[in-house]
Amino acid sequence: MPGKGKWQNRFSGHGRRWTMPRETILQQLSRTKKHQSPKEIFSAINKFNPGIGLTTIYRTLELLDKMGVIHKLRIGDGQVRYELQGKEKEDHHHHLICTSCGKIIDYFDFIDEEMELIKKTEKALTKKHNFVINNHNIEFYGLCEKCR
Amino acid sequence: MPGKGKWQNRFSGHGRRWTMPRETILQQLSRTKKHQSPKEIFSAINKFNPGIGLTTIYRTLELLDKMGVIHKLRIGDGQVRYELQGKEKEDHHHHLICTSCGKIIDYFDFIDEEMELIKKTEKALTKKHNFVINNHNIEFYGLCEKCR
DNA sequence: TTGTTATTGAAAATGATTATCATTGCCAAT
DNA sequence: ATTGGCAATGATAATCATTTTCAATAACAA
Repeated sequence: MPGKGKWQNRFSGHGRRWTMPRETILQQLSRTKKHQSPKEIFSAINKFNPGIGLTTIYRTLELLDKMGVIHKLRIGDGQVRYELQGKEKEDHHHHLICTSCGKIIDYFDFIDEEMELIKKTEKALTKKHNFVINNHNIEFYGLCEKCR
Repeated sequence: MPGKGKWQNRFSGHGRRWTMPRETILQQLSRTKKHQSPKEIFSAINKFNPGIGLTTIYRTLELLDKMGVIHKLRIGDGQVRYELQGKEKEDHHHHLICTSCGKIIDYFDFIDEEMELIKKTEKALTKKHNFVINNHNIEFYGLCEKCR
């Protein structure tokens, strides 16, 4: 059964609760592939559900990030942004960011080769520095067509 | 002649001026390999040179970043941080960040292999999306020994 | 030496994120 | 089905990094 229950089970049995605001926020995150900021998510939700506060958005996003459901992006435009963390290998991607206008492009190229390098690096770093590595992030910065 | 004139020439002839605050800020950046925030730089300088304002620190760091002299880091601890941009290949590194305590480890491993992948990716992205790529960034997130 | 104008610093403004706290409502145990 | 404990919520205020403003200063070319 897809749809409603898709996320619900990840909230049960850990002292966490499945609530309407959380469902609404996850719905909004699913609605687009764009990288949404807390304020943007708030505005979108607020139009049809004015009961949900900005504070809750912040808290929920932080929680979802910790749970690994979403991914936090710090692109440096003054706001944190989030995107759903895909489960499939095909969802794995990184970002190409225009330092002038802030435009973000998701790219999916070279993921296989990347994974190889990443795995090797992770392994070495884990051993060398006694870290548990949970995530990685690759970004390219430059100027887009328009800002060139 | 190394030392004082090391940076000065990068400021002449572009409508830019070589000033005491700028020299002092560059000295402070050179003093350590750590990733310093504007406030930290301000505090350090303020002890022996109380004349330089925090605003100037911000402005100068932004300028130096644009000039490519320093590199801006957004590790997500609430402050932007900067490190000197090394010229040598041996200076090229990335970061391993503890999501709990904010500790940052510079790592220099697998740079050759990384460069190969990066170059290939850059080339493809440049062509595909019509970008001019100036920089890239790789980060690993995890938990350090103490925060595990 | 001087005029132009980039740079500076103090203070105020901005804007994102976080803390507080009284209230609400989820849900496991009954 | 009810209920008690406590996670979650939302409004507000507080915090804190960064930016803007603007008058004063100083670098540097002529």
